[in-house]
Amino acid sequence: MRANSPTVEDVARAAGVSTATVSRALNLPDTVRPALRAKVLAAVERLGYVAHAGARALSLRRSGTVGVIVPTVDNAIFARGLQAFQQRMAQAGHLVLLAFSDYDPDQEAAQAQALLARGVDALALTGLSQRPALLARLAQRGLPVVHTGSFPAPPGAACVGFPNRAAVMRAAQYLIDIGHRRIAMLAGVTPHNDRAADRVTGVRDALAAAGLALPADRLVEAPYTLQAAREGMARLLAATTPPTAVLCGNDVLAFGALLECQARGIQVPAELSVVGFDDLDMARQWRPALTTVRVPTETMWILAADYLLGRLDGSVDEAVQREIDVELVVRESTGRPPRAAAARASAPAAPGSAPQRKPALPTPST
Amino acid sequence: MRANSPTVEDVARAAGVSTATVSRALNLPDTVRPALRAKVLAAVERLGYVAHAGARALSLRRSGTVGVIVPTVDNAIFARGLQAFQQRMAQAGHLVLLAFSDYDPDQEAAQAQALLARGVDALALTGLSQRPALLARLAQRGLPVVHTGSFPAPPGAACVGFPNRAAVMRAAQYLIDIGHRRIAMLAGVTPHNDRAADRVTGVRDALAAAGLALPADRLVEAPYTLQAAREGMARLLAATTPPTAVLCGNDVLAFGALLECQARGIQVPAELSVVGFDDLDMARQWRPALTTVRVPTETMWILAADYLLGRLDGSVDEAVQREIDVELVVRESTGRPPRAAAARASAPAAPGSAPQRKPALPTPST
DNA sequence: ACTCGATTTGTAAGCGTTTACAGCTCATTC
DNA sequence: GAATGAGCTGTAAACGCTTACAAATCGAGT
Repeated sequence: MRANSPTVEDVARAAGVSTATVSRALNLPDTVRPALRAKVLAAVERLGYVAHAGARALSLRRSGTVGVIVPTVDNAIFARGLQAFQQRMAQAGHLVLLAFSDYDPDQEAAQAQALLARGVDALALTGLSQRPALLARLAQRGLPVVHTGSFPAPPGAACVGFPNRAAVMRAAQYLIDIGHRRIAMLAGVTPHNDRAADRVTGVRDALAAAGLALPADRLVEAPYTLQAAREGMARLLAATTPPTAVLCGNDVLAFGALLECQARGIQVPAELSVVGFDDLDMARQWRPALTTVRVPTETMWILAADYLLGRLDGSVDEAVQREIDVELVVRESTGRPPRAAAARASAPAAPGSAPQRKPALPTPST
Repeated sequence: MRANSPTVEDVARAAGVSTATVSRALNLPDTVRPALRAKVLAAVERLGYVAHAGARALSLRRSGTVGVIVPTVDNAIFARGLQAFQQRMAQAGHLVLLAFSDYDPDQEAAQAQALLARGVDALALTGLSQRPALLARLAQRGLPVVHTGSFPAPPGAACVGFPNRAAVMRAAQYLIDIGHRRIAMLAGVTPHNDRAADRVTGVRDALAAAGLALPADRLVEAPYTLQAAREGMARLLAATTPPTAVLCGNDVLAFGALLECQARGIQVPAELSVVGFDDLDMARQWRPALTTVRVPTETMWILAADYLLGRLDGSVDEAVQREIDVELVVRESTGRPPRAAAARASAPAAPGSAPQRKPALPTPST
């Protein structure tokens, strides 16, 4: 492989100095006189010397490498986050070892183990659904770890994220406010996914607070693919009393829902409202533009990177839980329920507490 | 960091054996008697021992790590490829160090340098537009390298890809065959991107072969974003004699083009045909479903991984250039040019060599 | 010119693994 | 029962880098 890579010794010989001086010229340039430093750097350049990372890690007791595990990068939300994270880390001189969990805690644990063995200095994880055994091992090792996309995290854990339940409740409340009563949810797969589960809880709780229910035939879980989303949407539409609005676990599911509507000739939002979650690029461009919850993914991952960097350079010395703001972005895919549906909507269980006023429709934003 | 991680010495002491035996029990289990092996493994388990990767890399002279540089992961085509690559490597016991070039050869060289310094055993790159200095350094170090997405590569280089020019020529020829004469290209940014450049060449050559030209106002370059694509498309449509068909540098550009058409009320394919490149998931789901060139990305990256693994385990000992098949997938976004346009289409320069027959429209596939 | 202190440089000891080599054990054979 | 050799195990030497400590050098003050 690195068959004949020059070593620090080769450089020292070539520059006529000791290995210590070479190392210092490279790592603490100020501590070596300019004349010598120049000779060393010239030799380095001439030989194409690059310090052996393994030896360096061995000596320094850190690898200059951080690990990140995301479920997949097929979903643009993780792709963007991962990219932002990598760039922040690269900028700070750290390389990123990448692994995927595929939404499976066992695979996640296995990958994390591999990253650990490879000596990552820190680790970024997605969500909170890790195997306890994994978290225990990480804690035991004292490895800086951050969880992204969820907030809050259990005591002692660090996270950068937002409360998924509350975020989706806001979206649900908006649908309720504009008059929807038959609201369905096209959710992600909830087992082993705290975020997907919290979003379902959010819908359920918001509906319950308005005296509404989320019966079994108004809740479908689907993997995050367009095809699965369309099939899930088809199931929701097949209910005896179909919903007038569908909250989706993320934008991919929402796009699938919109495609299914398009295929069936269902007008959105005239006949049916659709809400997404994430605010991917495509959400703004789609026609009808998607009403969704905007998540500042790049910011989130950059903050996660900053936290880890802080732990690494000692400027941060305890777990921090950071909440980032998400907001509902109302666009064109939502509107008042159709007349007929509104007419035969069952009255809320607690009429007094759920006023029937129909607020003015918010104007679509960009 | 790894404050109190147990070392091989700790394990040896705990198991009452030498460090050599511990190492052997872990790496060459067959060479140590079952009784001892069990004691060692028990100690390993009890202490939670994990070999220090740096020390291992130092001793073994390889890191168990491979690098990959893609332009971005924002484009689903790279996201999928990267994921397939990582999974294949993980399966083979190698971890993946990730870096992005952002379509910039300087950044690519810098990132590659960082990966090199981190001691990757092999490197996967995108395309052929690397800085010569970088390629020289890689060659000098004897690092196994593979280029993906392009074919062929210069002599001595390894690649897994396809001829972009020929692939796009097939698509252009299809448009010509069904009667289009005013064909435009919405290209990617060609400087520093051999694939984007080859695709432009492909269109130009196919048109030239049919006696058609690609005037300046029928060629627009745009970054791979929906927004930029829409703006580029707007420019193409603003030409004095607008095109009847637009070939796009990739599917993202094609989606942008379709969105712009939708915004302007232009019927696709009745008034305008649009062709993409890559065949993302969304291409099949979109309405009208996108005619595009299917690239088996996962396969491509897995083959690239396999090549590198072959170099690493010695089963392959020279650069291999591998061509993968791409095919035109005709769906709903293309059709015959509108009557009016066909009528006033300028006759081909070489009428004899470019027969005017209009072949039957291929039926849309999945 | 000489001393002293500050700065720069060199020597050598780790850092945690793997593995060549030597030494040991133990079953087998004469 | 001793010799033989196969199979295990242990000792110690790398692997390439950083850095504590010691040594050398330099500049300035007397």
